[in-house]
Amino acid sequence: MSGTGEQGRADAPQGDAAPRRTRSGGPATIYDVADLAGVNPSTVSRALGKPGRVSAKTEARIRAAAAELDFRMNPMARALPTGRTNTLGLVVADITNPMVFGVVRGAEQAASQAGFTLVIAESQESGEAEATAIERILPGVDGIVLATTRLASDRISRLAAHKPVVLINRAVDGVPSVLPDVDTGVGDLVAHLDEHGHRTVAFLAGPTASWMSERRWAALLDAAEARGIAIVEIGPNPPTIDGGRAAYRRLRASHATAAIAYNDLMAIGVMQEAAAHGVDVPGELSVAGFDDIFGSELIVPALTTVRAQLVLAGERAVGQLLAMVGANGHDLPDDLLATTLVVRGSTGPAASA
Amino acid sequence: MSGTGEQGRADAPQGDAAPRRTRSGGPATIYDVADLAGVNPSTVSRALGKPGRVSAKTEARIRAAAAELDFRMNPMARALPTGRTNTLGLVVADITNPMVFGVVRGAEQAASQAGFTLVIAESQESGEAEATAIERILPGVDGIVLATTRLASDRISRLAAHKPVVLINRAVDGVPSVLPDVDTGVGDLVAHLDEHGHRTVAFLAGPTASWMSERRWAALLDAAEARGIAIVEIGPNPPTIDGGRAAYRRLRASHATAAIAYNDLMAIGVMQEAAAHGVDVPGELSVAGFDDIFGSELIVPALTTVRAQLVLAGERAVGQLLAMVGANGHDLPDDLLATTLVVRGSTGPAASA
DNA sequence: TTGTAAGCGTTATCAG
DNA sequence: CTGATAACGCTTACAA
Repeated sequence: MSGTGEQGRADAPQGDAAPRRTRSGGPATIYDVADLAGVNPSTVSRALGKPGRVSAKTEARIRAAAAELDFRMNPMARALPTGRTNTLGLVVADITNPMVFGVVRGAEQAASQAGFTLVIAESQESGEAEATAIERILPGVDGIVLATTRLASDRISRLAAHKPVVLINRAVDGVPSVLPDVDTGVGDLVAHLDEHGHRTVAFLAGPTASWMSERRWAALLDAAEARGIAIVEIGPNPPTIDGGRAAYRRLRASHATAAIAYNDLMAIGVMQEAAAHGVDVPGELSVAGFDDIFGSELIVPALTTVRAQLVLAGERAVGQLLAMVGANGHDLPDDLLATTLVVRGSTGPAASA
Repeated sequence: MSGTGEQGRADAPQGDAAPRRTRSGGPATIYDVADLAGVNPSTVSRALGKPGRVSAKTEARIRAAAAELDFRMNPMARALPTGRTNTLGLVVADITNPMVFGVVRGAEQAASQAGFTLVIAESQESGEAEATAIERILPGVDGIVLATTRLASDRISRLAAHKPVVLINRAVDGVPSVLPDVDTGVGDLVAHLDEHGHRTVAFLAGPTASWMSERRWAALLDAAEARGIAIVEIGPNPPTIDGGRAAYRRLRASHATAAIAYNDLMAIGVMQEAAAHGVDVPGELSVAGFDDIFGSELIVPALTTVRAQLVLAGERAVGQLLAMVGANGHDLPDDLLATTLVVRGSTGPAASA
């Protein structure tokens, strides 16, 4: 006999069809199946692993036995010899940020479709917490998707040297990533504002550690300069509704006629604060955001925003990862994800100064 | 030498401080640590497992060696002899439903705080897909939280006979669950409507398989009857914005002056459709929902709703689970989660018929 | 095609 | 307090 393994709560009646005659009372193993089928355990392993490695007759017998015993392979036991866990990790900064929903859904779908399990960890917008979370899930996964990382580039590189890593909305040398075509959306947005007579706009930046905030700002700067529009950066700010509200005063002080927030959450905060101050949007102030999250078209006026393909991003990221761990055959497009300007009610003609 | 284990991508320079002198080039094992510390592997296991099972001196030596080798315990290897994976599963119907965000966050926090990993699976509102998802993650977890299950009670019972299971928003005999105090919130809501002169209200039900929809309807029926208010149930409907929109026509046909939707998403759908038909809310129709999701106070008019404590629900559910797998000492309160009526702009005086 | 046996990294029993 | 050693359930050369 061995050590522990007291997982056999074989009290409750089995209910359906699971006659259970396993050695230890616990879940059936390939040994039990092998006994029942009259073959060697290794044959069971082969039959249930890759098809065709065993004769049709025996395979049928084995499958029947497995079904009768309600056998399911123990993933931990399988992971030990192979080193592959069939599990992927997804790390996000804030799981209640609607922006991540799409990513999570896309990732979960792609993963489960490939027979992989997805473990998710939240970093609460803190680099340290993120490092800890990664540390914790790392040994149990075959690869990791970092969706909104606040980690320094060198830490990411170091991580990527050990395990397959795919980044979303973040570029680090030598590490594969899924990125949106920021320039197009931003170009359209700035053109839209320009056409409506805005000559001075403000960008409400996100957190310092947000690569994407940098990137959006850079694109904005290019586009604004090209059109001779004055632009200022206000921030950094927390990428939340409250972050947007808190930045409102500085925004107004800048006398910008249009505000572009790092994300929709912040844009919503700005709009709420404007409403609280009796400032009409878009009459006295135009507001735009990024991502097009759930809620952006609910608010009044509905938010003009640069839509990102979040579900696709999640899908592609795990697709990449699966390819890196050698788990699929798909060809992965590596082009940037298209970005679209969605014009709604929160932007309009510049207030006459 | 053994079979596979080609996880050693020992090319990229180690970066920081990880002098790596492991046997196989791969991650360090307790054997490597034992070698370096000059002790037996079993001693390393003891030292790193529970404290105090080994002399202070050797423990220090072992910890130093472990640190130098950048050793982290392989959870798979550990799970094999113990049968415990230190992983919990969370199954949700629809991960993009804002209602689940809170649950996921609460669950993730409670889990990671206890050193557990959370794997999440989505069932896409389908009982079969849910069964498959559970099947897939089951062998790798110590217990499961079913957050918005569409499974039949007997399947849940059968599941619970094998692994610890905790339900959220669903009661099944013999299976622990985290439930809200529906009656209080519903009572307040109906009183609120009554005070505003509503004599006939409609309930827009959720999916057939939703226990919570049943439960809310039952509470509504009680409260309405007690006040002599006429009430009708319309449905079943998909628990989404579109589900709410689709139910709009039948709602109006009922001539109810107030609509109570199974959840906020549906309520939002109703409001959107009302707006599309030029029907004023709450002037011509009062609308209320359940949960108080993100977005409910963004929409105009803001939604009156019965708020649920979703984060707390997630926390309690994994708290329960941890207790069941013997992983903590907390005392778990098992009272119902308080529910609060949040009155906002979407409800008002009944339209004079 | 199938059986044999070694090994994956850790824990736990049993001596010493 | 610590060292051997046998599991845990599965995969995979290697033989037969």
